[in-house]
Amino acid sequence: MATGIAKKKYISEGMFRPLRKQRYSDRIAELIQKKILEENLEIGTNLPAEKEMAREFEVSRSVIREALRILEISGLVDIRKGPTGGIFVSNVYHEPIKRSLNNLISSGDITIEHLFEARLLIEPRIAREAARHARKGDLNKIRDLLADSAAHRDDPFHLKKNNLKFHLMLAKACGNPVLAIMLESVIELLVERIMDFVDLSLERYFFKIHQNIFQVIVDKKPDAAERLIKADILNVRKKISEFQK
Amino acid sequence: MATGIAKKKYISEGMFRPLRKQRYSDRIAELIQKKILEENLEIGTNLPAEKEMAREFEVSRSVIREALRILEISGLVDIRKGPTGGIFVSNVYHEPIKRSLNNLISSGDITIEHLFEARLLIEPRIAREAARHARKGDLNKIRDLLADSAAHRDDPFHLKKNNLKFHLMLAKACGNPVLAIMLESVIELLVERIMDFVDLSLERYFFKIHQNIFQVIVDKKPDAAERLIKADILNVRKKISEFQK
DNA sequence: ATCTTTTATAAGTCTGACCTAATAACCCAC
DNA sequence: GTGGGTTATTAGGTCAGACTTATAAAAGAT
Repeated sequence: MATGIAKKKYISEGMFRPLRKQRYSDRIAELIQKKILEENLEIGTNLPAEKEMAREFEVSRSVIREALRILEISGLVDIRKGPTGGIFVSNVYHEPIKRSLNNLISSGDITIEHLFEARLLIEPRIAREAARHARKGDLNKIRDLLADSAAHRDDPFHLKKNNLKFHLMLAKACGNPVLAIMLESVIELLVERIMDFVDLSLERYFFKIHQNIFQVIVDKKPDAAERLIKADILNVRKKISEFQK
Repeated sequence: MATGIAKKKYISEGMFRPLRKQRYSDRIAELIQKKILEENLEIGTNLPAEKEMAREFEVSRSVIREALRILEISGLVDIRKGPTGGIFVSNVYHEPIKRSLNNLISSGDITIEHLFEARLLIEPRIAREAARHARKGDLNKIRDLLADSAAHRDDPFHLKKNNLKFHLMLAKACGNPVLAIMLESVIELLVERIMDFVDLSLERYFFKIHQNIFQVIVDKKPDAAERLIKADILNVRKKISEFQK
């Protein structure tokens, strides 16, 4: 705040980047990331091994390894040991978000209720958008999923897993990856936190509802889709709170 | 899918965690993270140095360093060199989210428009909630910010920075950190992407609007807050698209 | 054919040395 | 005293190379 004689103070604090000397590991992580993203490398593509990267970049293996920790935690690569092992392109963009939200839970800053609130805001909109302009391919995938659920209507675990998948696939079908990634994170967190019990009849009930929701989406009825999803979520929330009593 | 004689197939794929042998670096990162989050260590707290951690955990420095890369990229610690340097508790939970979304942009999967859409969904709700139950402390901070803007109404950079801050502080005031963290990520990304020009009169105009928004929030008028914020965002979007022509 | 053992591979870990940036303290000139 | 230029110290950053461990596939035994 002490600026002395300030006549044309066009430069104020925070207008420039830190520009601190970056570590090799940071810069190399960035380079590899660029390679993956800008060349749109397919998931599963095998990148050079640690040793080779070290040779190519002309740095020590430690630097490469630190860079790999960064990329791994960012959900960009997947690393496996042994023969057939190596460094593979991944990309689970929602993992870091999940982790961040999880941290907030650990530190007691957010509650399950906050997650539900977020979900109640985002998911109805997603259902609406899906009903408006979901692509054929996405719809077919959901159709297959529901068919699979029908075929496994006696396996509570399978049904439960598919019911979760339904919401995730709906998110992907909405056309806005930003909303999709956010919703995925929230839903997966909710599931991890509260879904450690299984009830066949309940899962069958949800499955039934999902069929209805799918139908109105296929029929391009945004309002109905929004309403049904909202009811579905509220329903889950109610069931949870009952269960936790 | 080959299950052989399946009678009571209660266990289906994906019901158990991978349980792969974790690296030391992963486990240590987790331990440090737990320490930070569960003990609610204050931001800025100085953790033991690399060498000391290596001694305490009885692993090599490389392991500690890899763990630190993980924590750093997760926004949990901040590392500085030199004397007065060391490892400090941070926590910028929205950084990883920003990075993830940024990755999606790099890979061409999302556009600025997707970000605006997300913002248009989340921020009006945030304004509404802020109007309903923002705490005195948060409101006072915003009031101070606006006062600061008024005091620097001739400095376009300062004004611009404060106008951004207004939205971020509003997010914090809404009472739901999940929505706050998501909105912060989206807004900061938008700003980085599109706000590389400065126009004093425009910033003054936004400042004026922010004053109005703040007023209706103080007056606890959720509907008005929601409406005004929405208009503000649409306004920004329009200005942007005009500028890019 | 099926099970077990070997073996090759690539990541994981360790050691201990040395390099470098950032700061504080010191010193000297003015 | 004030300013500016050493110098020392501190703690992270990098390196090299040896060694360990997990894993899958190939070779061998039943």
